[in-house]
Amino acid sequence: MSDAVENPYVKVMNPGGQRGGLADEIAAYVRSLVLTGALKPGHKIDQEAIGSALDVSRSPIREALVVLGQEGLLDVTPRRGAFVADLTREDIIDHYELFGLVSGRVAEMAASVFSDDDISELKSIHDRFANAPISEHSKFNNEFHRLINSVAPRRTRWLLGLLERSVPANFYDFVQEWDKTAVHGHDEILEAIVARDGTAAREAMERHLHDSGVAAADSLLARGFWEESK
Amino acid sequence: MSDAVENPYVKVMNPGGQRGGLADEIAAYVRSLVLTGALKPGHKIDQEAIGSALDVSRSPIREALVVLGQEGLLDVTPRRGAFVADLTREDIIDHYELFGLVSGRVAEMAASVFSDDDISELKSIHDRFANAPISEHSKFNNEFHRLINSVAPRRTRWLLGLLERSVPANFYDFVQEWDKTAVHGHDEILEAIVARDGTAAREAMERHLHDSGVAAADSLLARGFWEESK
DNA sequence: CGATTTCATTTTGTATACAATATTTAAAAC
DNA sequence: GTTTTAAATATTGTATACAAAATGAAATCG
Repeated sequence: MSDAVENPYVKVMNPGGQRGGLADEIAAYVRSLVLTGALKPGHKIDQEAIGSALDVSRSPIREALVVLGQEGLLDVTPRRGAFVADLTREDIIDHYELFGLVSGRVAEMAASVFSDDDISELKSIHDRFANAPISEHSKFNNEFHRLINSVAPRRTRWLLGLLERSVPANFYDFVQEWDKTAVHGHDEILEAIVARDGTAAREAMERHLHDSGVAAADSLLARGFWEESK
Repeated sequence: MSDAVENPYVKVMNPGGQRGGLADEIAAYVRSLVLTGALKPGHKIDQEAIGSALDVSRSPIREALVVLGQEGLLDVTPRRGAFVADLTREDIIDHYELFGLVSGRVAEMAASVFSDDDISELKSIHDRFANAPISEHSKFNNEFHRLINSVAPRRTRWLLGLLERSVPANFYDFVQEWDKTAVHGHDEILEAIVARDGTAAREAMERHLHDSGVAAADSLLARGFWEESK
């Protein structure tokens, strides 16, 4: 049966992989559909369609939808099902503002807690980041932030993970000159940490995350997230 | 069969109520078991036992466990099941520190955004809070914070809800003099907002949430959360 | 015609079934 | 007596089944 063509969820699930933890895979998949604009705000999530597209039953699907509901990407209403949350630009900006608030606090800690070795590793990552081809930017970007965030206490790391997951990433293809902006942002953060200036590190991180928020919103816009669905 | 006696999950579920949204109810219930110290860190969640105690099947139970996993109250490992997260005192303190960071930011906004009507309502709530019997403290405490938080943008409110849910509340029975401390904390916040001093409001809110964190950790301690389970 | 009710269809929520994996228990080897 | 191995048991993850509720379409009434 070729209903797959009309089905926005089509994908081959975990080809040849082990069975188990399907829910996480499904959550990751639907999350990416939302964050790339394939599913727009208000779109009703069709459990049956996901099931036949991914060839899984509704049990792990429902667990995945619960996860995305908790992340605020879906509105899950008892007896009515799950819908893509109608995230506005303000929501995205706000989200990144919070992200910045927490990350800024951590950057401030890093500035006073980092060892000299940490600092030179951060420098090294940043160097590679600044020179790498765009295809590898995302990787070094992650390394940069991960190293800084490693000084955060456990619960803070948990929150950072949550805030990171539930929001668009990879702006590079959609936001003009984002690589330049990102490198500049990291530059300022690095400098502040090198100078052991906690306040400057916090402020630089907040600015960087604010910029990221604008980029994230722009990328959603560019991906048609806010366009009518026909 | 009276396995109910050995079963830490026993409860009558939704007596005479409507069927639907069971998962949320179960999540709330297990959450309260964790946060009141009935289930200690490392405790393996027994889906079967919950099922027979609440007389529900494993489907909504599993969805509930996913929710609590997302909140960080349970460690949910594929194929091994769900365990009560081994939250440490540091985690609780850290959590409230984050709570304070976000709440502080919102209090700062409130100080500049509140109308005169808002301020007199806040005063009124605080008055009733300060004079109410302890049994009603929790109610007025919520009203106080809810009014302040109402100025926050949507995503921030979402995060505040998450941070509020996944942590112990109602310290009054377990923490000596907490009512006094709470009233004093609210006093300072109110004063700062009345004075339209955003910075002071933020700082007062951060102090208040810091104190709440200590109280939360103390209440978990008093409830035996960190005692050996025999 | 437009609104409202009734009936058919779809979709959800929960329960149950069953295969796959973990865990525990018992036996065997060292 | 301790460690390994092997069988038995319990528990998880996913699929399927079915009743209850929501949605949509036809029919009825104003």
